[in-house]
Amino acid sequence: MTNLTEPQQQAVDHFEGPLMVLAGPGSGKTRVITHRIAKLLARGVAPNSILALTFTNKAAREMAERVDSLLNGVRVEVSTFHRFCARLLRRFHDHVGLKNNFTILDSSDQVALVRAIMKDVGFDTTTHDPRRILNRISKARNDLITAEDFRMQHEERVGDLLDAVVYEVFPEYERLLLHNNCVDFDALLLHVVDMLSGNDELREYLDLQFRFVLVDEYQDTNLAQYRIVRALSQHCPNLCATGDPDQSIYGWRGARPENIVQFEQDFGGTKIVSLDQNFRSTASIVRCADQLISHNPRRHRNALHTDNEEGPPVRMRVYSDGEMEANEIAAEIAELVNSGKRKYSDFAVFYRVNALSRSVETALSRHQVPFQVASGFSFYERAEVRDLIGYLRLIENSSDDVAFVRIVNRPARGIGDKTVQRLTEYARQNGVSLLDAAAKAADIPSLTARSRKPLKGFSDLIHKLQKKAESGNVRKLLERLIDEIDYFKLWKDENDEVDTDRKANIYELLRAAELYEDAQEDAEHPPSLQGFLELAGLTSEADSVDEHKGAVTLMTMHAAKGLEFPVVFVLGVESGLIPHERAIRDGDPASFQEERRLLFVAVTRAMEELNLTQTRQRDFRGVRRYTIASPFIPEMEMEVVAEDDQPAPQMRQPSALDEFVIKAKQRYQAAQSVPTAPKIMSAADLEKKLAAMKAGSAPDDAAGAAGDKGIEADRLRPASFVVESIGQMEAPATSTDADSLFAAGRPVRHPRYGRGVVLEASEGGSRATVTVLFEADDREETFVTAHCPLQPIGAG
DNA sequence: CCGACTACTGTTTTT
DNA sequence: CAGTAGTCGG
Repeated sequence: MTNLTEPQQQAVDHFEGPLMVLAGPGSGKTRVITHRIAKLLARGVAPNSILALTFTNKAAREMAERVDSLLNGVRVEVSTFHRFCARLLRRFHDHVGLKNNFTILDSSDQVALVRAIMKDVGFDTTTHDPRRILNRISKARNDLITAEDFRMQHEERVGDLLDAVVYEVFPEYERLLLHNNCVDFDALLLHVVDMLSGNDELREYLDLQFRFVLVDEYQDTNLAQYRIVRALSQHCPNLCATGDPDQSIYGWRGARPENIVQFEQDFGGTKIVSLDQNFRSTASIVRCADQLISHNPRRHRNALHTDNEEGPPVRMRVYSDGEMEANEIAAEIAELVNSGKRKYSDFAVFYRVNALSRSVETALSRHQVPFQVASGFSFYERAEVRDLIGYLRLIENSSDDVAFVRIVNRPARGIGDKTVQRLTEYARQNGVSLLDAAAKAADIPSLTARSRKPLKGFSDLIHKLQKKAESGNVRKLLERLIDEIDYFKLWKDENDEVDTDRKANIYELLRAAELYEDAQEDAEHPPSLQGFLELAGLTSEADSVDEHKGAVTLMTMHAAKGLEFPVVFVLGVESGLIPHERAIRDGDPASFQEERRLLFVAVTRAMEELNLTQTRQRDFRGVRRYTIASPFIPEMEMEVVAEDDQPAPQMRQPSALDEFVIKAKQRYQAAQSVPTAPKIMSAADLEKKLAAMKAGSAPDDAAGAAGDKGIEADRLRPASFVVESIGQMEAPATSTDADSLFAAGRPVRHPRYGRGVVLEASEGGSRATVTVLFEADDREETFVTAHCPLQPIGAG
């Protein structure tokens, strides 16, 4: 395609004033953006007054490259939101109370910090998962709810048990971040929002500097990002947003697709261009995708269409289990490549959850097929890498107590928990950082005699390395560091796979430092420790995916957005996976629809061939369970093939499911309006309540369990309602419950599967698992074994 | 204070 | 199943 279509051309030609490009999948969006930038430049707009914002580094890089190839040598600022904010904060740090050398916390540091605060305030970190606390905090912050806002809101009505913890932890978390001269991902954005809203002079300065702002994947912006973009487009409202509400898949992390509507309201006279012609996929794939997404209620989008050829039909294949599924896929890829029909890089395998990648990896290795995994676990998150990064962070930012705690005893140098505790106490009383406190170890009476020397030694080491760091040569600094702490010695076993692996990672880190320095050579900023840390903190594994690497690509459906491959496999199209169990359980139709969009995104990555797969049984957390086909399957026109010798399964009719969603919605809304008590529980009350619940039933199943147990339901917001679930039953949790309520042979009822009989009930710790035989309504001759929330019926 | 062992719990998705 | 928080003996 060399010529632009009419609507594409319109978007490119639009000059000043707000522009919204609604771009369906494969409609040439990136091309429009890059051409538009080129056109702006041709019109005499200075390159440095253009700012393009993306969500991922990969998208940023790609866009920059394409602009560069269109007009070689021209540098336009293309950056991710987070990186852009980091850079602004370096320049204007004093507006928000940071120092210029602030460091970026990674996600496990965030958890560590929350955990530390919880312990400090007196919450038990085993009854409340710090990650969930952090999640809530993050959610609130995404909506620009400050710690004070949160507290005020919760003076007025009771949240659930977690909120009571958040209530205490949230303010402290923010305070400590600032105190440590640290930011987390959210804070990066929030500080910029504060900065721009609190200082109109600065806002206007930046507004005028970035006269033309482009935002990609606009449907994924959260409130903070929206505010930033808007603040930069007041005086010069030349904002161009591209997005697709049908590809909004980040609601869970605060994305607001409604920002699209908001945009039109906030900016008068917005020009709207809609791109609906798909240039990527065959007609059968486009049709399939359109059928799927048309099941979502939509407001202002046209149907997708294409002039491409029909292509082979979309296929759904059914395998007996996950192993077979992975093996057959691997075998097919191997065969198509060996016969010369395809190359490895033509293929991509998508899945809903990272856990599913393993079976495919194993199978591909067995068939000697090269592959790359865009895993959720980033290189920079491996323990050994994070240790070294922790050192670097402390070297750069002496106040980074989180980093200090992480590395002070790694490798072990005789500084245990107790010592760190005493040190923290001292540091707090004297208002100094842990590193400063360590330097003064000799003068701290509470310390034991034998902990003083290693502490002093540690602080001396850091100071020494800080001097070394001034040169800006990160690789040399790293080498010196590794040498000083004799880091390789920790993993010296040549025969141990883990050890060699870790060593390799360390070498890779050294290599990354080298690459960074090379890349910085001709950039405007010289290489620095700060720059390297920023790179490490804001880079994810998905960024390293290279479509032309000559390998099959494995990734989650989320990570797949924005990419395209000739042949796509989508694994595990099963109820509970896609839609994910949690999306079903929370009963909110919005979550269910987001799952549908997610599948839509996955499906529209395929250019020529699309294969969906499903199994009859799948192993999950060590348990083999029967599956149920995804309710999305009957929504699409495709060929269903059973690859084992069983008959193809019958698909559930969507109408029945829709009814379920409607009912769920009603129940969900009913749950929202449950009256709540006026006061938040105190920490002491909370612990009491918890103890009571531990003895009676599990805390999170507030509605059903609490009601049954006579716990005042009005003090707890019912957390979950089950539409259908094939997950494990997580409540009631004591052996008494499991034994008496779910004794073998006991008749039970499930909201969807109807009557069944208990096969066995087992409990371990706070978990009870009940296995029930149901006569499933949609598979007449098969029995489905399900673990699910149940209501005992009849007498015991 | 350290390391080895046990018990328990559960990531859906990510900048 | 697998990763880890927590416990216990040295």
